[in-house]
Amino acid sequence: MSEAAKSERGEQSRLAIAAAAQELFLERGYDKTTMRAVAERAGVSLGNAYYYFSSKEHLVQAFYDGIQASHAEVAVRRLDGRVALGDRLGAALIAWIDVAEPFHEFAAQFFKVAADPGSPLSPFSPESAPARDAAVGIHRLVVEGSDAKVTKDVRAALPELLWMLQMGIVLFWVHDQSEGQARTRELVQRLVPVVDKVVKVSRLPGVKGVITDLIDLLDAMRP
Amino acid sequence: MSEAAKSERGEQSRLAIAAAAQELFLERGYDKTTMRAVAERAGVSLGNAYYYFSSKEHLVQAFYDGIQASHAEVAVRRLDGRVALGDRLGAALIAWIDVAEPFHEFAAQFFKVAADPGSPLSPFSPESAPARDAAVGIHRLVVEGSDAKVTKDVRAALPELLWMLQMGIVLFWVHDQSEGQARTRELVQRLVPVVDKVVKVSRLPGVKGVITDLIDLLDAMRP
DNA sequence: CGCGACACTTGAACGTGTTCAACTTCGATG
DNA sequence: CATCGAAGTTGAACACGTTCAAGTGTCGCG
Repeated sequence: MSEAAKSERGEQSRLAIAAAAQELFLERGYDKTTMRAVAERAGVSLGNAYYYFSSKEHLVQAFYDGIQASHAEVAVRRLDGRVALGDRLGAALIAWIDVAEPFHEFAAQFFKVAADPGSPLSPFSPESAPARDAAVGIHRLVVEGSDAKVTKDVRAALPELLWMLQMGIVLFWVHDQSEGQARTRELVQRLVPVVDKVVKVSRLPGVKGVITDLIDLLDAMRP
Repeated sequence: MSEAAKSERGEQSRLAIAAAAQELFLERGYDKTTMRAVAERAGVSLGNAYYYFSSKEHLVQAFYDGIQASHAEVAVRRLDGRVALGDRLGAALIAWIDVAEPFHEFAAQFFKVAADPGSPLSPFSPESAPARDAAVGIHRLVVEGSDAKVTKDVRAALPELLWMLQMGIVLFWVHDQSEGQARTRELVQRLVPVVDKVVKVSRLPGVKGVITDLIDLLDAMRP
């Protein structure tokens, strides 16, 4: 009757395995979490874990999605009442850092997994398309809810550009060993006004051409 | 007598292992090259390979350095006679793609290793500082040999900014499955004029402030 | 020559992610 | 009810990166 319930038993196993994996990742980090330990905590056999998740990497996807969902929720809440683009962007980026903070330590460990072009966790992989679209969507919210005066094409391209900016910030964040990722927070605080200025300046006669070139480039290079 | 010759036999083993590894990486890629196969081709035991290279990752470092050196050489040669900044930047970037092309297939495989923040191969690691400095140095050459009219602070910051741009291009390149990395080449061809325009525009009244902000930010966030 | 120190070398052993052929459940169908 | 097939489950087995205690060669010094 319900659309996605293949079987009662099956879904329970899948959930138990995913839950066990997330617990262990938090407790020990990615590298020290073995598939055998995941299977044992989930109360299933080793082979069974592979029946539901075709690799250890796939077990991380749930985490990925979880952070994504939390970020969306927190960001939307914090966006409320803000109208300046810089304000909104800063709120969204800081929201991500807040949401991701508990996972910073072991995030570094599976960052390498995400960086593998062949991995399903790569932000550019087909499997990650939904998560990527959702992330871009947050920035679309940031842009569309703002009072920034920009041309239509800039407004259309900005969400994706901001998502790329966020990828860069994540890269910085992964390498940031400061307490509470203070340095990344400082980076965001200082970077946001610059973005704001760039957007403001984007309509200037000499600048407009550069911006449209860049947007055309982005469109042309999209796969 | 000579400074670095600990022993004849030892150095021969080290070289044999490094050579065998590079051959096998080229033949089969990183993942399919086993330490056992490396040891066998080098004519040493498995344990011996670990006596000289403490991990499989360390065997890649030689490749890294080799590409770096070749790039520097080729880039310097192609830079000769070019004066326009865009020209020079394009030449340097295309030189890198040319040099790296033979390794594209398996470069993707150890890109994940380089992306690991804890790995010595990470472009941000202390161990990579020499390679990083050399890479920035190429872009310093690009900038300083050009006739671009820019303020002193921009000229000083530009090499590092261009290096970051190159890191982005490498990221694109790694994911680029087109023949001969044609798409990355197109990206470079189209991106370079945009960079040129940005630099030209950087002295405009409304833009200058944004640029100095960005440079200050870069300085403040450097570790 | 004898001997100790040290660079070098070895392969067995460990723990890991992953695969697979065999087994068990269980609901639907005749 | 009996049977069949698909979904679910199992643990042994494999190949790999890595470690390590034990061995071998070699050089210098007494």
